[in-house]
Order: sequence, then C-alpha cells, then structure tokens
Amino acid sequence: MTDLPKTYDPSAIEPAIYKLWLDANAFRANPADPGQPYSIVIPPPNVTGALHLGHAINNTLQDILTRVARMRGMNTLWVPGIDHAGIATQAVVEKQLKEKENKTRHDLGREALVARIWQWKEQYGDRIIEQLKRLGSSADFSRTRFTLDEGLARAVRQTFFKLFKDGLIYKGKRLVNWDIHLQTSISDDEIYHETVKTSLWHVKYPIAEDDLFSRGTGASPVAHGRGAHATVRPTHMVVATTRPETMLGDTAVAVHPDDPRWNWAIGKQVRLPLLNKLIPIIADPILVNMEFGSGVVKVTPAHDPNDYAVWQRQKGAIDIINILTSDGRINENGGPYAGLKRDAARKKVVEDLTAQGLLEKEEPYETQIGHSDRSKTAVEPYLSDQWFVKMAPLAEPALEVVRNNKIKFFPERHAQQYLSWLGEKRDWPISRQLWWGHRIPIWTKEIDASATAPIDSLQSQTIRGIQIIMRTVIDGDHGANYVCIPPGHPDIEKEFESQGFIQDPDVLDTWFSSALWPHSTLGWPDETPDLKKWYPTSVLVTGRDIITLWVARMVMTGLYNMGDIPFHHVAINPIILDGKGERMSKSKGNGVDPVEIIESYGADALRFTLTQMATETQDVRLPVKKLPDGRNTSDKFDSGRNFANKLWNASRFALANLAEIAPAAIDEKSWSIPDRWILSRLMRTIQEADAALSAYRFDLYAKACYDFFWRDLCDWYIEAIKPELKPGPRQSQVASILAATLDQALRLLHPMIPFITETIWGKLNEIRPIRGLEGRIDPAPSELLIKAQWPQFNDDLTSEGAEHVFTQLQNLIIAIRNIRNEYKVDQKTPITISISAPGDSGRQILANKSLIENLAICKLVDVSADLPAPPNSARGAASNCDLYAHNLIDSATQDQRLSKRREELIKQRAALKGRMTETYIAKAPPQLVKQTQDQLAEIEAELSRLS
RNA sequence: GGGCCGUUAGCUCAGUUGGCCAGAGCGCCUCCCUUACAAGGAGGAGGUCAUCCGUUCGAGCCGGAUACGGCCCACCA
Repeated sequence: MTDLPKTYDPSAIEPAIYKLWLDANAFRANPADPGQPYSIVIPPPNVTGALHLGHAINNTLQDILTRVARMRGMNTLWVPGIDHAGIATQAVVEKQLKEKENKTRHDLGREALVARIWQWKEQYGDRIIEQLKRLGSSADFSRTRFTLDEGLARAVRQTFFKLFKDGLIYKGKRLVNWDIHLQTSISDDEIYHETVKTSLWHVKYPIAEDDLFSRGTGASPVAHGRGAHATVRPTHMVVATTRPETMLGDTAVAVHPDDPRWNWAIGKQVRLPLLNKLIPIIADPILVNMEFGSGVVKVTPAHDPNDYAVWQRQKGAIDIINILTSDGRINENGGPYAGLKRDAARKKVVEDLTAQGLLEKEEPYETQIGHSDRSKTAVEPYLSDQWFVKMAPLAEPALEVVRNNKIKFFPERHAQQYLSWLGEKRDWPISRQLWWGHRIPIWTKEIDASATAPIDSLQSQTIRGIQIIMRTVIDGDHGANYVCIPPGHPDIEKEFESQGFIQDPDVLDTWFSSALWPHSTLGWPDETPDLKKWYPTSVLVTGRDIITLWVARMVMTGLYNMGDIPFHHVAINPIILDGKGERMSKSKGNGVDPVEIIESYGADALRFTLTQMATETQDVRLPVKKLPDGRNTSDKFDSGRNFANKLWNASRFALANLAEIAPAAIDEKSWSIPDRWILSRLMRTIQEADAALSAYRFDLYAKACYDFFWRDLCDWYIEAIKPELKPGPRQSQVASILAATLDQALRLLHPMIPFITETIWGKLNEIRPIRGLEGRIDPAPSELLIKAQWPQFNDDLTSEGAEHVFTQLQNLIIAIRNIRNEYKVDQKTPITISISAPGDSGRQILANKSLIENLAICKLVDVSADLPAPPNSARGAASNCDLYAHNLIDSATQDQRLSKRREELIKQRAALKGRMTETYIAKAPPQLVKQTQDQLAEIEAELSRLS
C-alpha cells in the first residue's frame, strides 16, 4: 500500500510513528557515538500536576532543537525528568489524606507519609512522561530522572557537604515567612501578595509617668507643628498598625531622630498597653518616615521584617520577643491572650483597647498581604532556626559568566533580571519543615555552654578514611555540635546517632536539588562518560518566571561543583495567556489542556501553532473558547491543523505523480523559470530557517517553512508544473525537482511537525528512494526522517534572476485573475488577453506563455511593445505592462476600475513628489534617488496611458 | 517606589541595520464543491503603526515625555 489515506487523521498515525522511533532507538544517546555533543536538560515539571500549555510550548521548542541537532549529525541528548516539588506535593497529599481519611501527617508519621507520597509520585510521574510522549518528545527516556532519586540524593549530599566544609552553610535565627497551615518556612519567591481590605488601628501608648515631669497641660500632639517647642508635651504616643495583636510582642517604639515633635522623647519609655510593661523609645532614621502618620512606629522585631532589621541594627538596645506558636496561636509571652488564634487575638486586643480608651480611631485600610503560594493562607513573619547558604561567594562568579557573555540569554534583555537578582546576594534559606524532600545531612548534639565564651569553629575529622566536618557553635547560653557526613556512609551516621547526635528533621528547599540538575542528571558526582560528553549543556529553554529561582542557582552550583557553566545559552520562551491577557490556571478555569488539543487537532497541529507563537515578546495571548462540554479550546490551533492537512494533500498529489514517473538524469539546461525559482526559494528558506533557529526565533522558523511550502510550493510551483507532469519532454525534470523539493521540505518541517512528516517520508521512500538533484542537492538516503540529514544550503541554486522574472510573472497572473474576478467571468472560461509590454518583459512573457495561460486561465493573443488598446477591452496593469482583456467591456465596471487605479497613482505620485526635495536629492543615496525618479516616470507613463 | 515588556487591520501577532503603495493567520465580502486539498482555490475590503515633541532628506523602527495595559522586585507602619 503506497498511497496515503485520502483524509489526514492524526490519531491514526501518531501512535504508530512514535513506536517506530522508539523501536529504532532514535532517542537513545550514546556518549561513544561520533559527532559534536549537543545536550539539553528538561526543566523538570512538578510531579504535582498534569502538563499544561506552558509545558507544551516549552517542550515543543526543546524537541525542535533536539531534532535539528540530531539531523545535523550531532551527538544529541535530551534528558527528561520530573521535580519532586517539596511543598506543593506534600500539600496535595496531605490535603487528600485529610479529605479521604480525616488524618493529619502526624497521625500517619514521617515514614508512612513519605511512603504515601512516593505512591502518589509513581502514579502521576508516569502520567507526565506519557504526556511528553504524546507531544512527540524525542527525549532519551532511558535517562529519565527525578529530583529525589538516588543519584540526585548523592549529588545533593555531596554538594551540601562541600558547602558545609567551605563554611558556606550556617544555621541562624531568622525571621522567615511562615506558612501556618503547612507549618513550614517558605522562601520569598513562594509568596504572592494580595490586596486585603482591613483597618488601620491608631493606638495610644502612654508615655511613662516618670518621664513626663516637665510636661505642661496634656495637649494633643496634633497641636504641634514642625519646630514647635515642646513646652507642652503630650501624654501619649499614637502608633498606627494593621496588626494590633502583634503589639504583644512590641519591644520599643521608634521615632525619627530629626523629628522635632518627638526627638525629645528618645531614651524615655512608653507603657505598653494590655501587658502593662515599659518599653524604650528609640531613634531609627531608616524605619521611621517623619512624613507618614504620627511619626511614631511600634517595633515588633519577632513579627515584622522591618522591625527585625531594627533589632539587628540596634543589637542589645531592644529585646526580641516571639509571641506566636508554630500553628499561629499566641504563646505564653502574650500573657492573657495566650492560646488564642491570631484572628481571635486581634479581636480581643481591639476590644480591650477600646474598653480602656486607648484606641484613638479605626479607619478602613487596604494593604498587601503576603500569602503562601501553596496553602493560600496569609504568611506570618516568624522567628525560627533555619539553615542558610551564603550567597556572596557563589553569586559573584555566576554574575561574571553572564556579564562576560559566557552564558547568553535569548532575548538578551532577560539577563538583566538575572543580574539584578543575583547582585543582591541575599542568603538563601534552604531548610523546609517538611518530610517530602532531601533530608538535611546534619547531625546535631546540644552541648553545655554555660561556662564557655562564644565559639564558632569548623573542624575536619577523619573516620576510617572518611572526612567529616564538625562545626561547634556556642553563642551565649546555647551550644551545639553540628556534624555533616558525606553521602554513602550510614555506618558513620549510626555511630554519631549512638553518641546522641540527632539528624536534622528538616528537608532542603526543592530548588536545592533542581539547582544541580544539569550536572547531576549527567552523573555527577561520578565522572561519567555522559558528564564528560555533554557538560556543559548546549541550551536551557525555560520561562522567565524562574530565571532567578532556578537558572541563577544552576549557574552557581554548576560553577561550584563542576568549575564550568551549566549551559551556553538560555532561551526564554513566552508565557501563554488567555484572550484577556490573564495567566491560565485551573482555578480561573481558562486553562487549555494540551492532551485535549492533541486529541482533536493532533500533536503536530498543536506543535505547529505553539511554534508560531514562540515570538520574542514576553507574553502571547491565546483566545480561549469554551466548548459545550465544558472543555476549553482555541481556534488558534486551526492554523496548525490546516497546515498539516495541506502538507498531507500536497504530498498525496506528489506521491501519486512520482509513482508514475521514472527518475531520469538531471538536465539543468532544460530548467524553466519556475524550476529555477522554486529551487532558489528552497535555498533561501533553508537559510532563513538556519538563521531563525540559531537566534531561537522559532516563530520565524515556522513562518519561513509555512510560506515556502504553502505559498511557493503549493500555490505556485505545483500549479505551474501540473501540465508538465503529464507525459512529455519535461516530465522527468519537473518530477525530479518536485521530489527533491518535497524531500527537503519534509526535512525542514520535521523538527516542528514530526509525526506527519515521518509518515509521508516513509511513503516517499517507497515510491522514490533516490530523489536528489545530482551535484546540487545530494542527501544521503535515510530510512527514518528523524535520522535524516538536515538540508544543506547550496548557493549554486539561488538565482536572483529567476526570482525577479517569476515575481513579474506572478504579478501579471494576479492582474489577469483580478480582471476575471471583477468582471465575474466563470473560472472555466478562458479570457482573451493582449499585453503591451516593453521588449524585455515581452520576451519573458512569451517564453512563459503557457504558464500564464494555465495559471490565469486565459489565451494570450498579442504581446508586443506599444500595443494599442483593442476595442471593447477591459484593462489592467502589472509592473510595466498594460493588459487588455478582449470583449469584456462593461463601462460601469471599467470606469470604476480606472478611476480607482488613477486615484491610487495620483496618491503615489504625490507621495513620491513630496519625497523628491532638494535635500533628498543631495543627501539620500543616489540609487534611491534614481529609484524614486524611475517610479515617478512609470507612474506618469501609466497615468498618461489611462487618460 | 525601582525595573522590564507591550500598545501596528475586528482578533492574535510579524515587521531584522530608519528608505519599494506597512505584512501574515483567523474573521469579513464576492465568486468557485476545478481531476492533491471546501481543514481548499481565486479575488477583494480593512491600518492617520496609542498620543505629543525631537533627531533626520526620510521614523512603525532612533531619543525624550505622556497615557493605558501586563509582569517582576521591594513595600509605608
């Protein structure tokens, strides 16, 4: 069976073709194979969810690059994988546990919960891999990795150990973002802000009586303007707050040192309402903005990042008091409020303040409140012990490689975000109070610190030839030994445990393991052949939202562990929004499921449309349509499906003809203008595709292919040669050119639409196994297109002359068709045409007479210079020619056409005349001036002919 | 508040270093179920390139400002 089915049905070909590739081991990479290395590591999708359109575009682009590289004969590897996504995944499973069994993680215990998450992972991880395969991904699935697999675990521990040894990991009390619901700290990057309507409460803090001996009558502070002298001093200070319950943890109030209203009070005290204790009035020019409100700020170091900074700046001057428990209740430091949840405490505090007359006013207020991305609850700044990575020594080299262009971003502007984020060098909090993740490889034992001066020392020890690192920290009344053990030595771990050391219960931030992805997936810390062959990787394709979280950290760890960059290029793909410009999400209900698109349009259509959309802008919109069954789709995918359908049908036509025609020797001298034109266009398209791909301009690659295949090959070349494919002198030549052109087009298109091109390729191989143009296009035969050679540009086949002449012929044909349409002549009836054309043009027209007659459905009778208009003829114009369609006169249509044309010409003439100023003639390039003059002359000539 | 991006045909987007009547797809109008394709073919309508100012012989493109929209970061108690 050599014929393609009459109808293009993607679902009928895609599974079989994918199997064909798998059976041929086409995705399998071998470091021992020849060829320059080319490698990509996938941005591992979170195991929490199914792939969405964002993944679809990201992976389509990676697959294009991978397939092109493979066709270019490079030794190509695309590493697939999945991210364990610590918080997100544990949250999902815990939620399920709660809903289905009404249990918490504590009911289950650590081991059982982790086991359950693994089960969950097996199920959903497979689904993601299946989705990648549906998409046509040619990743080497034998190398599929998971950020929590054994290899990664070793890489993580090795990296942690190295960092610890180098003194780059430390434990510190820090104000972290606390997710009360999940009971873990989260990084700044896992927070989104939401505008919340709340109140601004103005609370009176009485100034301590002892400090008021010099005051006069108790006037309101409002009565004091700037520079008013404090002969009359207020009895209290008013602070405004959106979180009145935190006043239980206030350890000071602050004023600006230059504020004449208050600077007299610095060093005195206020009485903290409700808890009835004295706290100092301090000066802090950074915290306090004199222009804002009363100029007095309450300071709650344990529950506000800014206040925490004050505490750090003024260490020793003020206390820090934590008033919350890890589940968001007031703790014992909150006196009578202990045990209340934060909302209840707020209510009670406000009531009590009101009762005591200390609430000056409450006004409505809108503010931004940080929420946890995972639990969607308001995060609490919370003081706790956390592990940190020192960023400065890691960030500096990572900045340098981007500054000096060793790593290049596409588009370039995205480097800015990378540079500015890394430039801040803020230490990275890496511990998470979770169970799902890489457990921190530190064993701790408290030590008696009462009689010792502060110590912070790092010692290396060797146990049975294995180096371990111990850090001893004694700070005031706390002391501990921290031991970090390298991977693979459970015996040593046991030994320390038997001595009373306990492993840290926390796990590492998910990004810690994904930061190692490029080298860890290739085998690090072992020096594997993969690592040697494919590190650094060629390009990272990702979205701009994780440039900081992920890209920057991969560069840091790559340089730190490998001493080399993880990738040469970073290609940022656009984010897909819905028609209203909003990000797609499940909760908004505007998401489009790629698998549903594959089911109704085919993977190739999905891929083609997404490739077209991969422009340089940061976002692209995809208008979403709701189907009656509730699913989302988009008309945008029509364009991909239509193109695939066109390719299918044109190929059917070509195959049907080629089956009848025996190949013959190439005779270039017999080639027509259309022959030379289509080959020239093919070469230009190869050039354009290469340029677009090396600039990661996937949209331009798609457009170049689309225009060539549909507009040039189908609309013009195939139509032009149809008569010649019948038995005759040119039959074998045009057949060879058609075969070669289709061959090359399939190669060009394959990376983008692999299924359909591979299907057609198979049939073409059966019908016409040899289809080059000897000495001009000499592709090596290949059973599978996925392994075929990428098209080569050959300048010998470009022809400006043929392109110029063919363009003129196209214009002429379009002009004749236009007359036919305007005069409503039936498509089947040829019209009679005479052309008045100057010598050169006339000769070309006569040489291509039958082409024009066929494509414009006409009969050419007279072609000569200065031909007078035949009687009763409709007229048209193309380039420097006048056309006459015999016996078509219809005075109304004719007048309309002529006056329209005249208007156009007059408008153009005015524009050109306006350009021809003295300065233009003097300053513009002479060729341009001449061009303008020529155009003007042509317009004048045509105008005179029209009058 | 700092930074980035966008504003071109009804919709979604191209427009490479400033220089041919500013392009594509979808939608719209007319005609055609022609022997590869109606998921198609032929032709057509539709744009003062957000606004203003500047540089230039010449600006969608370069510079400045404004307006509107989007995103990132930091956030005023």
